[in-house]
Amino acid sequence: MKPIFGLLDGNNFYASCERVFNPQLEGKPVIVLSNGDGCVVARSNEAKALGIKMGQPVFLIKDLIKRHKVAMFSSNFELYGDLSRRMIVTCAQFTPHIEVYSIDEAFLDFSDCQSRDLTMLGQDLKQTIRRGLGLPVCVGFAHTKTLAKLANHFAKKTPRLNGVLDLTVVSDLRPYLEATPVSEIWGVGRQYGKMLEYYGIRNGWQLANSDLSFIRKKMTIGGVKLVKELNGISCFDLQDMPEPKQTITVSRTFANPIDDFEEIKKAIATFVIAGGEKLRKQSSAARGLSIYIRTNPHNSDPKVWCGHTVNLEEATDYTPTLLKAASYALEQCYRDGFRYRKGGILLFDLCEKDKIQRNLFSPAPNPEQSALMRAVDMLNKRMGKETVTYAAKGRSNIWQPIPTLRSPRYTTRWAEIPVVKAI
DNA sequence: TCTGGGGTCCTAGGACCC
DNA sequence: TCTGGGGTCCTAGGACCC
Repeated sequence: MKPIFGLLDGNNFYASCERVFNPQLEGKPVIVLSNGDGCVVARSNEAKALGIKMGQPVFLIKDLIKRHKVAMFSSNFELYGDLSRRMIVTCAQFTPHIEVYSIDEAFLDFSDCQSRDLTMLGQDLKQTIRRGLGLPVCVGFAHTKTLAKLANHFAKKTPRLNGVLDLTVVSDLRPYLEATPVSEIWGVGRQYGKMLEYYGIRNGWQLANSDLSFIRKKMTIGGVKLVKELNGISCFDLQDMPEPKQTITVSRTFANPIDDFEEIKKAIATFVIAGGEKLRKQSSAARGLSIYIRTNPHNSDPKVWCGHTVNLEEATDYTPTLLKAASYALEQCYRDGFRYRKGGILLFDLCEKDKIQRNLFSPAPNPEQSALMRAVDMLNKRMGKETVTYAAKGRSNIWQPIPTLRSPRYTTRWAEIPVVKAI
């Protein structure tokens, strides 16, 4: 019995989230910007039709935006994250086996539905999400994840399919594969795409029928699995239970270049605090911490990158210890006299919190530290972000961009809940 | 003037061990 | 003086994904 994978994908997810509470935007071009409003990270179909590209710097398309009255939003991750969570909850009505692949995508296991009409099932799922959340989605079904991706791709771009395509009932996949440029296959990026084209492999069908030893040599084992998946042999399983992350990073571009050590220190502290929260959320502890800062690589400023890594004696999830290490690291690598534009931290060498390898000479673990972290995390969860925080991050943060174009966080803040007015 | 953020996997090569 | 084979661990770098 072959497995059956469904891939559910939100259409233009961030842009669609903006429309949920702002229906006047239906049919109009909408774009969502990156942190700091620097570049475009999501586009409605109308915006795509205007030629606005993913990742395009906003300043390059200012005229276009003005001329076509493109609705423009700062990113509102609280809203998108919450709607994404609700989308997954809705999927759970259809199958308990869900792999949350990204904020707008999930793989669903329907192997138990061998004899069901999957097209109808997909339509039901799609309409349930549309009715319940106001979000448009597409669903693709196939016997492998890679083909489910492909099915979703066609479901999205072929109006006749009405958002759902079941490839498990298609006996000849050739037309679908042949119509797909090789670099649009999941797992083939720009570099591999160029290489394959050089060798005459231009579409999915040619890739599916290419020589495995050649693929092994050029694209390593991952490429071999990819080709098998295109031939209907499943190599990538559904990952129900997400593994804890092996590294945690937090980084940001600053609103303006900063040449002040104290301000940079506050920014780094803010990243460490956020990283510590992520760490504890997955019940991990970190043995390694790196920090870095860099200047703007896009302008004529001198290209400077400074970083430093600290290996802690013992893995920890205690934010004050991480803050101390980060502060030390920054002092080690900071170079005076440059305008830094971005900074970040990396937590690595993670282990499970309750399996920390202890040092013979280290003092006994302090239960008060764990209790303190638990209390802080709980307060911030229940009473709102930063109800309790650390002095190290400072009170004013000149590095933090102000999201002037952000829509209200309708579903996660009482003060921003939508108001219905009687006329 | 103005260009995002956060991850994963795989391999090659060097150091080191027996 | 010359000569072998097998293994592990670590890191850097390159590819990919959203």
